[in-house]
Amino acid sequence: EFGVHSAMTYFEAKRLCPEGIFVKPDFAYYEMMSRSFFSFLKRYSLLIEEASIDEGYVDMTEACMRVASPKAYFQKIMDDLLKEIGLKCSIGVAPTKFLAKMASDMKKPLGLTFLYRRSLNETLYPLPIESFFGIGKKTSAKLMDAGIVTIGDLKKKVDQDDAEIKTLFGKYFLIIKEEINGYGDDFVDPTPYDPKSLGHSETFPYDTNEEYVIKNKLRDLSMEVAEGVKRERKKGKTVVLVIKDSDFTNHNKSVSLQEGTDDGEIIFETVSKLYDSNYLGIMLRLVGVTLQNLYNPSEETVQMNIWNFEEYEKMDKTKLLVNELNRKMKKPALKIASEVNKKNGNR
DNA sequence: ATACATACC
DNA sequence: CACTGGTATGTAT
Repeated sequence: EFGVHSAMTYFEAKRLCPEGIFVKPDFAYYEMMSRSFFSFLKRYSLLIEEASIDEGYVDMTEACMRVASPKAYFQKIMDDLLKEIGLKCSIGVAPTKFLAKMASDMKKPLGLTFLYRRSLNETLYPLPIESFFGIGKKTSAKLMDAGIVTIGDLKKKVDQDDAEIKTLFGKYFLIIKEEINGYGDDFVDPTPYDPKSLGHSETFPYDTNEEYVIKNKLRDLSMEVAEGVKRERKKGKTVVLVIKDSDFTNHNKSVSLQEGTDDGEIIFETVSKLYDSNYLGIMLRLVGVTLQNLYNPSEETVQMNIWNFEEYEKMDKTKLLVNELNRKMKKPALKIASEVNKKNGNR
């Protein structure tokens, strides 16, 4: 009625509909509902991959073999989720995660879509290129310039190993070639979320170059980042100062520490120096602090010295061998099998 | 190691 | 001209 839609900022929506009721976001509530949602899914399969706060991939191979009508079964799951938890969802069923994601986006909300390899000509290939999961605004604009309008157009080019398309996609090319033909990644990875970076940023109410305003914000953000990594029981080696200037241009300055940290003071002092030496006096719209290269301190490889020699003698021989190899390779290339349990962790 | 671009929710 | 905040990953240097 007023032209307000999803993904619109508060300010735009307020301008279009000043009398609207505006509700503050409540991330803790979303996380609570997210946990309910994933617990609900566990009834149907234990093989679940949390793709985001409100999306997941579930391997339903077994469940489907048990039931007479998979369609009715999935419909009941959707109905039950609404009845019991009060959440509306859409379900896509397909032989790969990519096709399932594409299927789930075809009808929503409360849509149930099955996608079959044999019918991709009629279902997937007519869709506009920008609906391809993984191809965003920038890439679809480039593809449109090359005359590629639909997913089917892209399939044709990709199957011909078109040189232009190959360079555009880089190392994604082969993945896209598989996905677009209905093959590729069909393994649901249930390992828990394991962040590799963690940060916070905030837009100022007005652009500012006042040092005390900016430093105060950097201090607060640094403390929040420190809290976050401590909650994850991690440390991080690289501190990043994120800024957006008054032209909406983003800049990053980062520095890697000798030792990983989870200490707010150290993070603040580090971004503070980065700010002093790069942006002093410049009008800023946003500042942010991010900690990258997160790792579990317990898995830190130890450089042997005379002080830990005695402990070293007592340690498990296999662990020592792994640690030694990793130290020599300057990165944790190997792990004890029992410690390999976190998604995307160093393997 | 650093800087930046792109994509997603 | 322009949406924000958070994270992942690829490319270039």
